[in-house]
Order: sequence, then C-alpha cells, then structure tokens
Amino acid sequence: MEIKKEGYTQEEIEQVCGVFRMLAEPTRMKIVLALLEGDMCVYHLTEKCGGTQSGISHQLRVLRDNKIVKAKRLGQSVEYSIADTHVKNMVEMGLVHLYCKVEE
Amino acid sequence: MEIKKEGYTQEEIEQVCGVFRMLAEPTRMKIVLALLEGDMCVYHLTEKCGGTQSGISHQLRVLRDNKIVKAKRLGQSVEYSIADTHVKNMVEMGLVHLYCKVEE
DNA sequence: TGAATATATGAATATTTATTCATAAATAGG
DNA sequence: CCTATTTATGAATAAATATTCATATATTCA
Repeated sequence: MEIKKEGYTQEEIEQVCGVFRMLAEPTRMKIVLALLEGDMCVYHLTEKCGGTQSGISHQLRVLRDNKIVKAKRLGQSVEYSIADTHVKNMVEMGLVHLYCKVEE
Repeated sequence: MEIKKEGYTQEEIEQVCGVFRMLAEPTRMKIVLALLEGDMCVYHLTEKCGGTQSGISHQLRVLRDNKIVKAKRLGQSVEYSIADTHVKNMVEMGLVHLYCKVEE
C-alpha cells in the first residue's frame, strides 16, 4: 500500500496523533501490554496493571472508543482483547526505539 | 534483538510512553512529518506547519529533549533533522494503522 | 557598533486529560 | 427476589501540557 509523504489534512494529522496518544499514557500502555499477552477481563486487568477498577475501566473505554481494544461479555465479566493487528507492531516499534538506540 | 513480552518496570513503561507522546500532538507530528521530507530550519518549519514561531520553537525543544530531532546552527538559522531512524518507522506504522484498516 | 533577521525562553493562561469517589447497571447463584 | 460480584459511568478534582505574549539571545551585514 501507498503512504503519501506529505499533504496531510489537519484531520488526518489529528487521526494519526490519536493513535499515538492511545499509547502515550502509562495506564493504557500497561493495559495494551497485558492484552498483547492474551485476552483478559477487567478484574484481572486491574490486578495486573494496578490502580483502581474505575480507572482501568475509564481507560478501557478510551481504548475502545479509539478501536484499540474490543470487549466481549462473558457472564459476569467482560473480556477485552486487542482490536487491531497494527497495535502490536506499533508497541514493538516503540520498544525497539527504547532499547535499540541508534548507532550513528 | 529480543523484546521481552512482560515484566516491564514502571520506568520502562513511562519511557515507551514518552516516545509515543512525542508523536501524539498535532504540532509535533507536523514538524516530524516535515522533517522526514528533509532537514529544515525553524523559519521554514513555521511556514510549513503553521502557528507561531514561538510555538514551533517550544515544540522543537520538547522534541530535542526527547531525542526525536537534533539541531545544527547554520549561520543565523538553525537546521533541524530527525535524530532517530526509528521515528520514520513509527510514523509510517501510525499511518498504516490509519489507512489500512484491519481486514478481519 | 547598530540594525535586521532568526531562534529561544520564561511566565501566564488556557486546555486537555487522568484519577478518584460514589453509585448505577448487568449478571449469576442461592 | 435478594445478594454478591463485576463492570461502567458521571461529576469533581487534580495534574499535565500546549499556546501565547513579551522579550532575550545569537548571528549577519552595512
């Protein structure tokens, strides 16, 4: 596929930024990292990520609205999973940036 | 290289988020997109990205502090360039996420 | 040296966004 | 139906961050 090099509209710019903003917050990043290991319900996400259940739930809402994760009710609990295959690549790219510092 | 799948420290999490935060703001994204096309001085960046010179300069400072861009004085002007090869990959990944919606 | 141009910066303000608290809604099981 | 458990949400607050304005700094050139 073709990615144009310039001439992005303000709206396109804001949409790309939106994706990055999702991964720019520690709580959300923890959630995403947890879900990349496997689907998980809110209860376990809260345990794993720390913080309050309400806080996790609010961020899950943000991630859901931005199509980063998706939800599926299973009885009492709601199981969350990564909604977009690109998310994994993006996170990995971020980790590479962090660990594999440029050699120049 | 190896990217571990879990067990990130709070500090590591915050560092990865930091990278994403740099690309999560429209003004900074415009600057980065402009610089991916080629090195440019503040004056031209301001023309190209819009906004005030001061605003652009402030964001350039942020990008510099976070090792996303680097500066080089050339006479009166200061030429900026992308500091890290991963930046291009990350931006492209963001654009892919935007345009190439998941087929599942 | 003085004026013009380009860039940087500090402080104030405005805006956005995360977090917390209290509580509502949904479901399961007795 | 009542209770316990899990999740979601609204409102308030707190915290982080972008933007603007005024001004300082650096460089060139006459």
